[in-house]
Amino acid sequence: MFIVTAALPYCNAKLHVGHLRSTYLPADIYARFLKSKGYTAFYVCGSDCHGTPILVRAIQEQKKPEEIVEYYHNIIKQQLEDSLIHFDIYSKTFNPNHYKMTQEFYERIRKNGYTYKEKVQSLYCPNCKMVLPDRLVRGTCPYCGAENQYGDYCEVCGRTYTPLQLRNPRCGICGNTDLEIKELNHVFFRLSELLNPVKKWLESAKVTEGAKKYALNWIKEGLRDWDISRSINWGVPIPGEKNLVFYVWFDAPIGYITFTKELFESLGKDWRKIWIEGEGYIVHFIGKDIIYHHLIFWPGMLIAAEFALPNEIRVRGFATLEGKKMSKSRRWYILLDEFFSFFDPEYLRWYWTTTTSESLSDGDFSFRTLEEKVNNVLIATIGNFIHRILSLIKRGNIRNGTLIANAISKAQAIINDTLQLYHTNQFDKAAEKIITLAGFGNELLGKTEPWRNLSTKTAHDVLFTCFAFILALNMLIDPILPRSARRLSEILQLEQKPHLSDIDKVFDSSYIKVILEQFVEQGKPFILFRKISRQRIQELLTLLKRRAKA
RNA sequence: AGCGGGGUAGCGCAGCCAGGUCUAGCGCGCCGGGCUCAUAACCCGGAUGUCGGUGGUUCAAAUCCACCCCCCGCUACCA
Repeated sequence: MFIVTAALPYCNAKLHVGHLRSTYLPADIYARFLKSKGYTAFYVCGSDCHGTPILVRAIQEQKKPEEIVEYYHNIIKQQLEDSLIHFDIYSKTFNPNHYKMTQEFYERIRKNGYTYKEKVQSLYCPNCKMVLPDRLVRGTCPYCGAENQYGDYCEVCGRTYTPLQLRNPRCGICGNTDLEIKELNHVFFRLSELLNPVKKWLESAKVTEGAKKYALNWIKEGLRDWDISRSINWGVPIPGEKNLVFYVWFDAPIGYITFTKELFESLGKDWRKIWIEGEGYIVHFIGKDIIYHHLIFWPGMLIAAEFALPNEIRVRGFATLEGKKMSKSRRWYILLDEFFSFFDPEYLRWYWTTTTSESLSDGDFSFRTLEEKVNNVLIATIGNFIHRILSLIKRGNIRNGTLIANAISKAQAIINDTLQLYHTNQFDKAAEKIITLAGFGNELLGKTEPWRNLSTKTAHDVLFTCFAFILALNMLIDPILPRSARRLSEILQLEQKPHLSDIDKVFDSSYIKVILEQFVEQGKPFILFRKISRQRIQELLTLLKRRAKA
């Protein structure tokens, strides 16, 4: 049984096109592939609702954090749905089930002796009545003297320090310079003691190549204990501690467990089988920004709590937009809903699938390439192949034929490769193979030219064989283009979308014949994909550039 | 500064870990021809590269080693 997760979206902003690339899309493709292959698989996700950024935003907008979370949770959920991301559950961490799960998880690691308390000095802003997290203190770097730096890290010289070392500290929210020092109890997680088991797991785990090196290198110098508490009034309360909540990075990944539990309870299944007894196969999809959390902290937490460890962690890089880094402050980005108001979500899915490999490298989103990938590859090769075959079949009233043996064996090889590539998370290469299959069909047509005389045996055999290719394509494109796959099966008059578990039937003549006859009787060729117009691209691009300049 | 990733035709990439099958492939674009069933789509053919630089190992290097240059990213309380 597979549990596929995608990193939890942080609930204080809308998602942009890049979010799909690194995380939600690959996980979706993988989950859809597994299900289509006949495996039991669940795609689990939800909003990450805690942490200081949400609290700060609430303060700035004079709202409650609950309101911010509610607002963005609904938006993000909708955005992902519109991206044709199909979760088996999309929940959120601001949720009694999650509070309970996090606290129970904590109890387990506490009982196992992996926590301790220690006093920590922090800056307090009397004006905001708030203990300030490091990132909410601004001041002068104690080393290089650069002004307006964070409380923990200088962007100019790259050195780290504590907020108490910072010169002329001021509150990052209200600017107050009259800060007090408070000594407070914090809860620490003995991560340092977990160095060896974490390392051992990491070395053997199935993790994206670069990410593993990255994490192993990072722990080479050992691990420090981890402060898992914060003195703010937004988050999961720590049992037995007054005025302390869990640091968001402690509670967020536990969301994977909470959400599995919520889903499983609705299905009458036991979540413990997966997360405690280790009978499932857990795959996390994440962006490269949270490698440490998922490859080090999270396994450490799981080991300390005696929970099951993930089996695979798949990491992908970020997206740039027309060659430039996306940035909120520079207003250079495209939100998912903005893209969808211009173009079909499947075009974005196709774009990222064909341009993204499983690696830490970033990828660019460019409209020129989008046009190319959609118009000249997806449509010209696959869409056009399907359309011309169906048109010829309809016109020639082709109802049967014989499969061309050597063409079939070649197609079978391509299909096997595609399945293998899906399985190993190489979706870009899987898409390439799918293109190859359609290309091979086109080649066959070019050589045999069945349109010259549709009543010949060759014409019948070629079209019969190509029709089998279309059935295969219908199954193969489904994980990437689920909506088009559905539409294609409707065109073919199939009662339901075919599954990859039935892929062998595709080359069974009697099976093909039934579907072919059905199609010739009742179906008609239909344009599956519409081309992207250059004018629409221009319009959206103009919009983005105008916003960036404003 | 340290660490990670990367530098291969106009653009995007594969190959490198297990050196020869690479007189370096693929997609898009480009040029020429064909076809007309098809969404001006499709088929066939072609051109374009000192594989970041220098040196080394080897019978043989895009692939291994050393040094250097350039780009991107990260560096535990920002998710």
